[in-house]
Amino acid sequence: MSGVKARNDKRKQILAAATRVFARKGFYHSKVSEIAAQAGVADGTIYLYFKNKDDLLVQLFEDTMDRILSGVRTALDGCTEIRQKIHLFIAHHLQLVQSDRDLAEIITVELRQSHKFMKEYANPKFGEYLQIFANIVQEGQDLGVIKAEINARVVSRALFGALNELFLYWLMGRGKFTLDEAIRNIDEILLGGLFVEHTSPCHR
Amino acid sequence: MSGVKARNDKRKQILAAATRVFARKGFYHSKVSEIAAQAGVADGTIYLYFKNKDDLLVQLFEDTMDRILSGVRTALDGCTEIRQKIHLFIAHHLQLVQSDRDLAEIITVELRQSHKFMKEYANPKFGEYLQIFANIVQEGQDLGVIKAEINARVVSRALFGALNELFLYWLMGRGKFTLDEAIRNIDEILLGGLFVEHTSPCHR
Amino acid sequence: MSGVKARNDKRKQILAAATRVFARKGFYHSKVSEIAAQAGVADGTIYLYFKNKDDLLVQLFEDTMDRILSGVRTALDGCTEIRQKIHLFIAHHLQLVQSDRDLAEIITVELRQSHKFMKEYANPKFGEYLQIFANIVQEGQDLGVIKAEINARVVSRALFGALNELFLYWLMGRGKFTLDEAIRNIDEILLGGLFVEHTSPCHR
Amino acid sequence: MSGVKARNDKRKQILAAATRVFARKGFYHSKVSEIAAQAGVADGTIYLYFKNKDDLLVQLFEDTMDRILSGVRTALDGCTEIRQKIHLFIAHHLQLVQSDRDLAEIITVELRQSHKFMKEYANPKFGEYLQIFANIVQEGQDLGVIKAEINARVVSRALFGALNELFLYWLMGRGKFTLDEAIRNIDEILLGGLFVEHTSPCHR
DNA sequence: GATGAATGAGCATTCATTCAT
DNA sequence: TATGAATGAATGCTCATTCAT
Repeated sequence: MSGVKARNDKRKQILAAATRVFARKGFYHSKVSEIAAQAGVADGTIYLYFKNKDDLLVQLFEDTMDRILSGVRTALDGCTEIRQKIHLFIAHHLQLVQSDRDLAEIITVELRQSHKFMKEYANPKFGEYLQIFANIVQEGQDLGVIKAEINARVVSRALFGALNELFLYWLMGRGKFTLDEAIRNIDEILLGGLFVEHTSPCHR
Repeated sequence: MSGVKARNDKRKQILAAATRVFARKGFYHSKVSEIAAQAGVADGTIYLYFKNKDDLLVQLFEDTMDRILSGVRTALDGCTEIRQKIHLFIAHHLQLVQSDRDLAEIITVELRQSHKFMKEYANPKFGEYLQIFANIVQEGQDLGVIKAEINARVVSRALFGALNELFLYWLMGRGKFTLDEAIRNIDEILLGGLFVEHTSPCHR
Repeated sequence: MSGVKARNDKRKQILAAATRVFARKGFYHSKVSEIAAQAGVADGTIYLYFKNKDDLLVQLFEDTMDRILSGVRTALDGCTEIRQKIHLFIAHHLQLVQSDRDLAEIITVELRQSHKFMKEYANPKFGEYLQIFANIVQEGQDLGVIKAEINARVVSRALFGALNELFLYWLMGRGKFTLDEAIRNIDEILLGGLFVEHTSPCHR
Repeated sequence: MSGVKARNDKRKQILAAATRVFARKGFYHSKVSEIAAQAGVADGTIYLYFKNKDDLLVQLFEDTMDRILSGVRTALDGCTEIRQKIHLFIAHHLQLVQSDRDLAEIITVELRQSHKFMKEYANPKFGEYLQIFANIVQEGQDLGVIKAEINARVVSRALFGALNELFLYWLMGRGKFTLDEAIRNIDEILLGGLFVEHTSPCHR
């Protein structure tokens, strides 16, 4: 048992080191030897736990998605109101990236680097994550609360892109706004659109 | 005159080749010699027009932004209605990326790769592009058409992220939707939010 | 222990290969890959022991100077007579360059190539070597054996230049003389000048 | 006629530029394009006057040697006394290198760089230069003024090496002596050796 | 399992030289 | 003659990966 635990510890150590290094230097400018040094292991040791440098990024991503998935499920647990669910999903996402910047930067920026990931890597866990939001939307549509003409998958993608970009902007310190303000804005738009008045039947 | 023209032609040739190669292989997996071969010039010739490989990406981006900026300005020219302006901006963006996939992929994916670009490269033209949308929102707020509590910069960033992500999704062929459908969805949400009913005074 | 020894062995192997290659082709025409091949190691291995190609030359020089310094000190050890010391210094120098032509050629010719060496590299060990001769001259002056109007540093530089040039001439096979003959000539001149008669008081 | 003159002017311009650049950067770090720029001509123009970069150094050297040879011959012209001739030769050499440092640096340092020069280039004019000194020594021997056991060629080589090294030392600013002091020291030694007393017959 | 010395494929960049104008 | 844009061969160095210990 302790062997398995020790193995897991070392794997975590390496992933933690990789997170730090990838976030600071970017995937292509990170050296395996630097990750090894940061993790306090020999270069060769990394290859006992990971197939190669790419695998380090894949596993980093999958581990993270696991945590994110269980986190968002817990957050949504017990919530029944659709509007509330949507708010929680958004808030959870931004709190998440805020709580671990290194990790967030990798998910947001570095992951797009390797063609392995964007073109060859199917990325089922990311799909699962988006599906959670899509399911909320679908549920809302089934309940008649959300407009039927909305495509749930399109909206979840769009939402993810919006949140991601906002985080990136905030991360670079160029966006002069808080993530709380970002949440409020996104909530507001999803709730009632951009405009003050709308051509709803009640107006006539 | 022909010297200047020839010079410009060769520069364009190289940028076109770089676009193709970067889009297919990704920046870090693209070899300068392959770009040179594609452009029909010698390796060394590239360095007569560009400082280095990175510069190729920067100039590619700047050239493209110039075209995008003038394109969107032309598209918006003569349009006065705020809702219409917003629609045009969105439609223009998606038509643009649709019309040149290689270019779009670079702008969307590859540009985020180099730390040079994301961390050190200030990227004023991209800011200008977003500012166009932010200005429309601001104008709408001044006219009282758009909600005052919306932060124009946050919304323009979020919109860009949403459009970008949708394009990426569509590009990978995994999104089973057309870009037209994407436009409709985004329009719809911005116009009236996600929900069928809203807590507008008229309903009670 | 064996690790340290192995490390030292490999370093020596590489330096020996570098000596051979530099001597035959000259520093600027020597390829790192050729040195690696001669040393029976991979190209990259060289960079585990040396910072870069220049460093190879610097360390080659410093290692050699260490050996030369201890050699000449040993040779002079126990010798008290000034004339004898001077003779030993000269003889030692020429025997040295004669015993390892490759090394001698590098010290003599190649070292002057890189501006790093001539302009930026302070070269303290070479100074130490010359100082040994300067000290002998100084000692002779203190004892009243050597002319007081002689500048010890000027003479040691001049002597070094003379010996060096003679070696070079001999090396190229154009000088039709032996190094022994060279020693005799230099000795003779230092001892009593070029001329048969001198304006010494005893002549009148 | 003017064509020939113009041609000669441009050739001189280029050689002057090469002198400056070679002296400052060293032969291998000098770029043909920089020499062209300094000379105010196009890169290609250099190849109308010189076979290649090496040829630039060869011709630079040969032109210089021509001037040096006629200079030293003029200096010695009319002088009959052997001791005086030797003094003049030495003084002329050091005045020469002092008067044009760039040129002197090339002759002294850069010329040794290219294996072309040291190993393949016979360098007859340099031999001629040394021969002038050797002839003086020979003449002295024939007159019975200079020791018969001296090898004239060895001595002239040695003298050249000594003067060269002194100049180099002085050039680098590390030798805290004037070239005049250097001349006095060399003169003194050649005249009467290093030592105060010698085992000349008169002493017993 | 762990190490880290050794490997060697891979590649951006330089620059002497050419040649069409 | 003169130009200078174009060439493309040449090479130092990096770093992911391996494997003997």
